[in-house]
Amino acid sequence: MPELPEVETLRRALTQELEGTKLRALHIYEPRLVQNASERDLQRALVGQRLRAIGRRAKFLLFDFGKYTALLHLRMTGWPTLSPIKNPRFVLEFTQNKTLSLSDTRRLATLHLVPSARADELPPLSELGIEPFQPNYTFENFRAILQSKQEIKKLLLDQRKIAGIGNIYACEALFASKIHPQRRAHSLSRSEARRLFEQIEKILAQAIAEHGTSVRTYRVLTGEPGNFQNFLRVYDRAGEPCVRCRTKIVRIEQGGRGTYFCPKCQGHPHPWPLSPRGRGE
DNA sequence: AGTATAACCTGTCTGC
DNA sequence: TGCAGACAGGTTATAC
Repeated sequence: MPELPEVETLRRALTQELEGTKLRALHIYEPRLVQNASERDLQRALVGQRLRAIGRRAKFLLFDFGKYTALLHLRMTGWPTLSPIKNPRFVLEFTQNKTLSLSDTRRLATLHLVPSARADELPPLSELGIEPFQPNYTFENFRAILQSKQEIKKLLLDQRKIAGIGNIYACEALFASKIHPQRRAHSLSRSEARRLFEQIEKILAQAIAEHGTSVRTYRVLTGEPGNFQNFLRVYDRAGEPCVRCRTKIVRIEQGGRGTYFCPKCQGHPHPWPLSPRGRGE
């Protein structure tokens, strides 16, 4: 469920509540959760350690316990909460009477244990591409990624190329940039690429300011919904009139994911009608 | 390299 | 009410 803004919202709330406490106990109830260690490995590495900081890399939450860091990916339905819940996938007991539980209906969430000093060099973080708001998110790097035959929407979802964007914000950024989701990435003009590059950060920043998007199951740590669903212009709006031109928003499928867009404002999948003599721009 | 499909899971909503 | 089918904010393995 969560993309970069939702994970960042959770990170800030978790930091407020947990930073500086010590881990007293750790229980894993979902065997598939932990990808590269056993429950005992985790306990030996983390129990008794102080939670130094809670960071974020793309859609991963990073629980830094000093020597080791636990990487939590929420996938579709993962949701950390400080309240008691039924069927938690893990329970972390901290000092100051704080308990962190993971709710995850679809059981797709993952947890990795890595040495903190080398976290960025090891999978899964080493696989991630450039990331909005990081120093490597430059227009030059962004344009290099666009040198691909991939449809632009699919490329935006490829975490190895650009990390942190998911289905909602990919649709919204393309709408804001007036780019058709089926355009081949390399066919974007320099000015189109520039618009998209800027709209991605602008929309993600707005979404963070609004505490993320609650369409279905995502909730802020407290259980409150976010607010950005009130600002969505195409996502989940198939059949509704476009806010710019009143044309009906269309839903198509790309790579097994729903894509929402305005067939008028966002132009044609091929920027120029195929003429006998090649491409424009 | 790109594409397409299925797989991992379970819940919710829609339409008949 | 029941039931089938579509769909869901994500990623990955596999086969062409």
